[in-house]
Amino acid sequence: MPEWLQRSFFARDVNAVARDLIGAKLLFDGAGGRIAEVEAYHHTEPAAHSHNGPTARNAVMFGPPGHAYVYRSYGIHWCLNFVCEASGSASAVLIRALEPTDGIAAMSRRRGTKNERLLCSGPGRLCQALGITGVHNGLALDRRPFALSPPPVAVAIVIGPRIGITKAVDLPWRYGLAESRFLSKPFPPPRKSP
DNA sequence: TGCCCGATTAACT
DNA sequence: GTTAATCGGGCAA
Repeated sequence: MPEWLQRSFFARDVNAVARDLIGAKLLFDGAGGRIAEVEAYHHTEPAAHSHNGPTARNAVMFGPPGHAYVYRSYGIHWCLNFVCEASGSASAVLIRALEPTDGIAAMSRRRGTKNERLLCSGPGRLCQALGITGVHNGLALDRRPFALSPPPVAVAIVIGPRIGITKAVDLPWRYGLAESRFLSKPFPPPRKSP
């Protein structure tokens, strides 16, 4: 795996980056936790915002890897992505859940709840807890206010289909920390072939 | 220009 | 289980 905190980490296949992010620590202004759930998106599949080409909203996805793509979801929430691969590949990893470890008081205040399980379990909740909004769209991930550090130990990973989409629903591009209480939804149990 | 829908969440019944 | 909140993109006219 390429060195952490270097842009080369993100300049790889978006699914490889997504898998390697599970268990890593993400902090924003000192608040955050272990990444527990992510999804990969690529312009070649129709669920991606970049599928129909660049617009004002998704421009960052078409830029260089190692930057934050932040967009508004349902007109209400913000969602955080990490741009991957090469400039123009328009691929990104959606950060869907964290296990809170740092700055829990600040995150609880921004979220308006003390329930730790609901602080960062879901892409909208996570951005609200960390204080991430559209003004942070395009920021580099290798300097403040972002801080990423690698998983301290190898982690068990579960894989399944992505959530909340209607296109390309069968691609198993969702990655989670096995057994975590902080997943936004459980992963479906493995199935034997019929 | 107008209309529909979405990488969501919380507050309902 | 259902629904409202709310805005940018895509597409039809």
